[in-house]
Amino acid sequence: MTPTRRAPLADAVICTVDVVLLTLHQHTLHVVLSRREKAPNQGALALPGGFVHTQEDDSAWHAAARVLQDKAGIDSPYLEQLATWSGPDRDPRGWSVSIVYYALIPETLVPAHSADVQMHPVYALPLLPFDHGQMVAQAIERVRNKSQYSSLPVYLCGDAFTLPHLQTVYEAVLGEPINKVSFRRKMDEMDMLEPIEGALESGGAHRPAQLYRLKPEFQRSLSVVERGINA
Amino acid sequence: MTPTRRAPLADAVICTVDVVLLTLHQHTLHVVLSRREKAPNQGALALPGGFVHTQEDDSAWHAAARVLQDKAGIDSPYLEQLATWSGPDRDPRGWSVSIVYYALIPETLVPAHSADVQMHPVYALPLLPFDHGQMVAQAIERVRNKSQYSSLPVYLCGDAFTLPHLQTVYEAVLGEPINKVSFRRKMDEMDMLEPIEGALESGGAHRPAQLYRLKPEFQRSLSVVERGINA
DNA sequence: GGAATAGTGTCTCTAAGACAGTATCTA
DNA sequence: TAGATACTGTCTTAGAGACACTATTCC
Repeated sequence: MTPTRRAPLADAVICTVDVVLLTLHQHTLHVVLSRREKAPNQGALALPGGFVHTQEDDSAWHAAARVLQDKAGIDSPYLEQLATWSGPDRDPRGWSVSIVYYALIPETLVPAHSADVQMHPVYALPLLPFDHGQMVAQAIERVRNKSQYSSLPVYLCGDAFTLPHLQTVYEAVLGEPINKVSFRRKMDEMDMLEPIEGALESGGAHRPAQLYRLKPEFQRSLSVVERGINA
Repeated sequence: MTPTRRAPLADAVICTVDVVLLTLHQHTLHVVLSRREKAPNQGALALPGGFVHTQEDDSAWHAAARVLQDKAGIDSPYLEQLATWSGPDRDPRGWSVSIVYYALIPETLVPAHSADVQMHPVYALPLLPFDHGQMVAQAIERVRNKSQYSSLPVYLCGDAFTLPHLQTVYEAVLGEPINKVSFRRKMDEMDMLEPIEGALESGGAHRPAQLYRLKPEFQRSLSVVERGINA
């Protein structure tokens, strides 16, 4: 063998995280985009993301939580890994890896619309840089799948909500109407809600609805049922 | 601000792939482990894995396929990303990322038992280095979930198999017996199998079973049903 | 009281599970 | 023919959907 300089331990790889931050606005799923401060694609709307900081981040999850805090001022109660994108061409700076997370938050927590942070409906997105379009599509798919058999959509609601409202949230996520009786049977089976004693949501010329909240044990974990909500 | 040397584009991160290679042996899920050739944990049995090679790999998926070929001589028809593990402490060499894939192959394709490549039952594994134990556990969970409503387990069978055999494969993966009539109804609904004309599996003192094969369009993609196999 | 939505009781219908029957092989 | 397993027909049962009824509010 020809003597060569010892190769480095590993090839240099650019390691970033991106976050698909989802919320519900006007009965439609929206994704929160932020304007890129640096090249490449400086000035473009994109998923909030950034480099992993090896000095401060304990994991990619922590990096994603930090990015969410820095770019949108949000401390999301639900932040789950989606998948990892990688390859030599996705970022012009070189062979790169992006570990992608997704988060769900109620509309009330979304920062006010500005030039730098905007909410866009997921089915009418501007053209996104890198492979961010794929990431959003896969996040939607994951959320729709999980919503079929879990309490995931409650993260799109605030602290107190009514069953009719929660049903519209599920319907918006799943994209189809749900039978009212079946829906209530499922919520009962999930056993994750408790009525807020004496709290009703009035406001219309009709019977007011009972307000519910998540049982404490489900604040940051999902309730799951074996057979999904058959929508 | 004090003048400092310009930080590099990104902090150095070690980027590897690992593969959870699963197969069925004696009606039990087994994972194929290979002996580590290099430090750290040199000589230990671990998931086959290695660095991403930025010069030759087009993506982490390609790196995983290459690792599978190099360490076990296998070209798996199904190789899917599981998740990514990361952090400063999981590898003593520094802040590291491992993009983990899982693959399913029939027992006939597993390399012969040797000192360097071994098959171990997933519920009685040796202590694995790094966070490989977590990776295997999560792969099992993923496979069991997907098997409830898809054709995933057929990747554990060879090219031709009988329905009774396929049912035992599903039962081994799911860990519970399945109703025979329901199972056949589901296989029919999945519409992924075709009988091999005139090919029967004889061998016992009883009626021989029809041999089936995957329809070509499902050779490398899954068939999925809405409502799972209710085991 | 009328209109509107919340919440519930109950029937129908679909699909999963149980069970028993027929089919086809070896010894 | 006996015994074993493959395959199928059909009844039972669990659970999702449809529908209608009652409840409670504002006007």
